[in-house]
Amino acid sequence: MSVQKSPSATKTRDAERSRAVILKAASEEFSLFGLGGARIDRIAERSGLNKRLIYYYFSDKDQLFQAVLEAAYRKIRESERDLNLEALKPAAAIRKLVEFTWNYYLENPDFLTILNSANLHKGRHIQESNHARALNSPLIELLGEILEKGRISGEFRGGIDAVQLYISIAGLSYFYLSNNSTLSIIFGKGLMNPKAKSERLSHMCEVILGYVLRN
Amino acid sequence: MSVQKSPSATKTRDAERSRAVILKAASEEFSLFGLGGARIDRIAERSGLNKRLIYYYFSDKDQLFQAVLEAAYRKIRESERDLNLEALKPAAAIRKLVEFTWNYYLENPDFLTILNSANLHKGRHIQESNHARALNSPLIELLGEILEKGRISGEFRGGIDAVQLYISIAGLSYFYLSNNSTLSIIFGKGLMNPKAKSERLSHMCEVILGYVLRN
DNA sequence: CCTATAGTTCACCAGATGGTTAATTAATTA
DNA sequence: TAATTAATTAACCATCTGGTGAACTATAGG
Repeated sequence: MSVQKSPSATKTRDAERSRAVILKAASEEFSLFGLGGARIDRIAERSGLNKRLIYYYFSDKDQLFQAVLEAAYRKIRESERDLNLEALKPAAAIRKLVEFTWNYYLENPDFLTILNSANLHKGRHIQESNHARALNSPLIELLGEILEKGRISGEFRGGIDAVQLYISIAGLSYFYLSNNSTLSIIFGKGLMNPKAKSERLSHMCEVILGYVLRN
Repeated sequence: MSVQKSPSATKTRDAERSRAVILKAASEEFSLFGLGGARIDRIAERSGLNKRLIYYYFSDKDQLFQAVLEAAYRKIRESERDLNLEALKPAAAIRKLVEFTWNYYLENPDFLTILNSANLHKGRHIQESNHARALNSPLIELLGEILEKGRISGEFRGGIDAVQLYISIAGLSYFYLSNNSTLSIIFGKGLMNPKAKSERLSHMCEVILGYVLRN
């Protein structure tokens, strides 16, 4: 029977740890340079592990990217699951979803750039990932229920499509953050300072709630 | 004195034509593979011109990308200029802006991917382009005037920031189209068929007008 | 303690890649 | 028409890149 080592005893070899370290380094590299601009040698350096290990665990660059993408999806889906919107009143739930989306993107900028790369490649990495494809956002059903509850109570207007609304909520944050560099330059002002960020969040809440609420 | 040739007389050599052909080929290539994934040799093939010419006219890959970006901005700004929103009533003007944005992105998918690449590189190509930086959207001032007109007439709510609204209008279309591949897969339905597209446009108009209109 | 194997390292490679040198030819000007 | 200049081409190159073969070693199980 295998003896459980004390958690602090650091092994010199550990497959899971190496996989995770590579995945993290790859995520940074892909996020920084895109799929085409990312360099395997740099991922190796970044991780402090031998390049050969990357191929040992992930076969090739595309499958490595796919693994990074899967991990990114898994992570956001987990965060979404912890949201507990069902406990809130409809309007509060929608507001919380807007805030969550904004904060998640803000705290995980890599997610945005990696998703951009995935889309540049026509989503073929998700398409080929049985795992990621199954990671259909459970939020959509929940959002549908929230919209229905709000409609019945008379707070919300009727006929709102959950997918459309979800995409709109995501899009309002996504575009602002993903295109922040060019927008800041074109508009000649820093869109990432604290004041600008808080104004953006207020604005988005007003837009989404202004739309959803019957009044 | 130089004699003006008849326009139909195709010269074997023509600097401006070559520049334009290269720019177009480069735009396609960058749009398809991103800055890092784009290949100079492929741009040469695509254009049917010798690779050396690319360096002759554009010095290096980054400056070529910069030129592509400048051209893309110039083009959308020209289209915006032709919009003539000032002639319309406030609500109609806002709706037209939403529709224009949607249609422009739809008809110029390269614009989205090139802008994504520009942002991946922290906007340094725009930053370094005196030309593109000066291409500040004239739409912002106009949008501000429209909002003010609507507020005075009582149609619109007050306190709407033109930049925020512009970013929101752009974001709603941009995210849907730029991330269309992954969204279509995740939601398990074609987001680009005619019905889906028309539903998206309706939804966006409802969101924006629902927010802007006092009611 | 020995053995099998999973994990790791090192040295290497063929082809691709951005970029250049220098010659060549079409168009323009005098 | 000759000379000058601008546009174009072909061949080339150093370096980089994704990927691999094979040797080596820490660890777990017997």
